[in-house]
Parts: sequence; structure tokens; C-alpha cells
Amino acid sequence: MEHGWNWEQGTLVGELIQGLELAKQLRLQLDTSSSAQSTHLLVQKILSSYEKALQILKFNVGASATSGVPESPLSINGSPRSDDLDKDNQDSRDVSKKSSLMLKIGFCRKMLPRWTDQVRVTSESLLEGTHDDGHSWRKYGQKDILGAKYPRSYYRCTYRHSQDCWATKQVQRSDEDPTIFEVTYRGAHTCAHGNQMVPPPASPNKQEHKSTNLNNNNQQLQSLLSLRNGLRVDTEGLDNKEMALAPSFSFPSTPFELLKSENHSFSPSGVLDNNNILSSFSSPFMSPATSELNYFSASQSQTNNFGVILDTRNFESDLKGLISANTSATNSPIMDLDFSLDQVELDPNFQFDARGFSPNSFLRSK
DNA sequence: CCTATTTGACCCTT
DNA sequence: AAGGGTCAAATAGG
Repeated sequence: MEHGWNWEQGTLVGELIQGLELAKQLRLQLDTSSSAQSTHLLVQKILSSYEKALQILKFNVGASATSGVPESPLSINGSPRSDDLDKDNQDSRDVSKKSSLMLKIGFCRKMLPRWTDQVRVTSESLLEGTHDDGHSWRKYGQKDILGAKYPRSYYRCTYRHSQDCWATKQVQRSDEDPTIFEVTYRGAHTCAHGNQMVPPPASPNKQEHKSTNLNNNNQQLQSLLSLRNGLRVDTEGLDNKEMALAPSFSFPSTPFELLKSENHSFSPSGVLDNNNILSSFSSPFMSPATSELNYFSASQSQTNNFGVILDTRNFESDLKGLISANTSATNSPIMDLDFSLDQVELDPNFQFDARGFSPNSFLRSK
């Protein structure tokens, strides 16, 4: 199972694209002789973008493991679904085991890219009822959030176990504007959805028709063009947290939310694929199922810089988490951690061998 | 019967 | 300790 892209490559591409876009803005500003201050700001952003990209490149140079066949940390290993098998072995939960298990999973989750979309539900989409992002999600929780009017819903990829796909998302209805849903994606899909890599599960279910295979370079390019032309996306909070709440882009969503009013079970778009960032862009844009949608309708009035929706705010801290978890970084598919950190904590109990790593293996050991 | 959702409990992080 | 995220038993729906 090979994937053309992994996380850092995606981030790299994002940074480069962002730099490109910012440079264009700068050119525009120079043409229109804007204020020196805003020009300076743009230059700053461009520099930062390219610095990040270079950093990522630097990590990769040392990472021999990633140069060949980049593999997601959540690699698809074709393991059969197994969550049900283990239940019988463990009626009473071994708490300490579970704790360490969750700790480990937590580390893994920290590595996952995170980004936030804002989804506006329009009356049109209410009628159409067509919105989905080409991925099927399964709700696994709902929580009342302090200070928020509406509960937050938690979804994971339907194929978590069958395809080792660890993408999750959270959906939070906006307090101010109930037609807006903040969707925070975490981790990218490694499942066949949106990619054609993996054949459907043995017993194809009703979701299988959702996406067609759009995964080729041409379409990836087109996706990027679409992005360039129509998309407004925040590079989320390089500095301030408020930016996370700034509208990045909006597009119609499914009506289910409003109809059900309480439970968020729709599937907005904007999925970023861990292993193939471009294909993931193509998915929301080009899925026939969602073709009616003019995504990124730029209905928000903010002037946002184009960028990739990875949450760079968490980049550093996540990296640190990763480092403390990973004592043998050389083989990490995520990143080669050959730079110095202030502190590197070692977890003696956690040998993280990314090569053979599969989240399911943790589950199986429950 | 199988799969998805609901929901209270549990655990982790802050 | 509080709040947030996830689990998993119970339940619903096809």
C-alpha cells in the first residue's frame, strides 16, 4: 500500500503553496503601492512559510525511512477487523493497561494533523441534502461543552478498524451563528474513501457509492487551481488563538443538522489526506456527489491568506509530544527528529517502532 | 442480524 | 478538580 504523501509532505506542500500565494499578494500590493506596514507583514509571512517548509525538508533529508516509500504512521496493513475479537478476552478491563494504551494512542493522535473548517448550512443545502465529504463517519460521542450552547459531536472514520483509518472530526455548532458549524478534523483518511487504493470491504455497505476515484495528478493540479482561485483558508493561528475562530471558508452543508437540531451527523468537506494531500483536496472539490456545492464561496468577508488547513498552532507542541514518545526517531515516518530540544522525555515503557506500528495492534492488545 | 447512534462512565489533560 | 475526548453497553433502525 503505497501513498504518495504523508503528513510532513503535506505540510511542506502547504507551506510552499502558502508562500506562493503570499508572494502573489505581495506583488499585488506592490503594484497598488499599499502601505509599507502591510507589505512588511506579507514579507514576514512569506519568510515564515518558507522557513517552515525548509525545516520540514531538513527533517526529511535525514529521514531515510521516509524518502523511499513514505508510510503513514497509521499505516494500512490490511489487518482484519479485530475489535470484536478482543472483547471476549477481556471482560473486566485492565485499567492500567488501558491507561497506558490510551496514552500511547494519545501520542499517536498528537501526531495527527489538525485543522478546522467552518461550514455554513444554507437553505439550499437544506433542500438538497447532498453534502458529504466523500468519507463516511461514525459518531462515537457527544459532549456538552462549557460555555457553548450546542453540544460537540465526535466522529471517527467508519473504517477505523477495517482499514486502520484514524481520521476523526469534531463538529461544533457555532453559538453566534447557528448556521455555521465548526468542524475540526484530526488525522487524515488513510482509508479507501477518496483514494482508490483500498478495495471496498468484503461486505460493501451503503456508503461505498459515495466517492469516485479522482486520484490522479491532473485532478490534483486542478484541485490546487481550484484552491488558488476560489478558496479562502486560514493558516490557522500562527500567533494568536483568535485566528482559529476566524472563518476560513464556508460552503453549504447537509440539512440533517438543522432537521435533527441536536445531533450533528453530517459530513462536511475539506478532508485532508495524510498520505495524499492533493487527492484529499480533490475529494471535496470534485466529488460528483457534491458538485452542486460551490465550496469556499468566500462568503466570509475576512481577507484571509491562502494556506493549507493544517493547524500549525499545534505543530510545535505536537512535535514535542511526538519526541517524548518516540525514542527511536530515526525510523519515524512522521519526521526525522534530529534537531535539539530543550528536553526529551523518555518513556521506558513505550517502544515506538513506527515501521510496524498499527493503532489496531494497540487495540488488539487490550 | 448487523450496523449506527445514544449516552453515561471513564480517563486524560490542563 | 474541571473540562474535554473516548469507550462501550444499550438502544434504535434497516
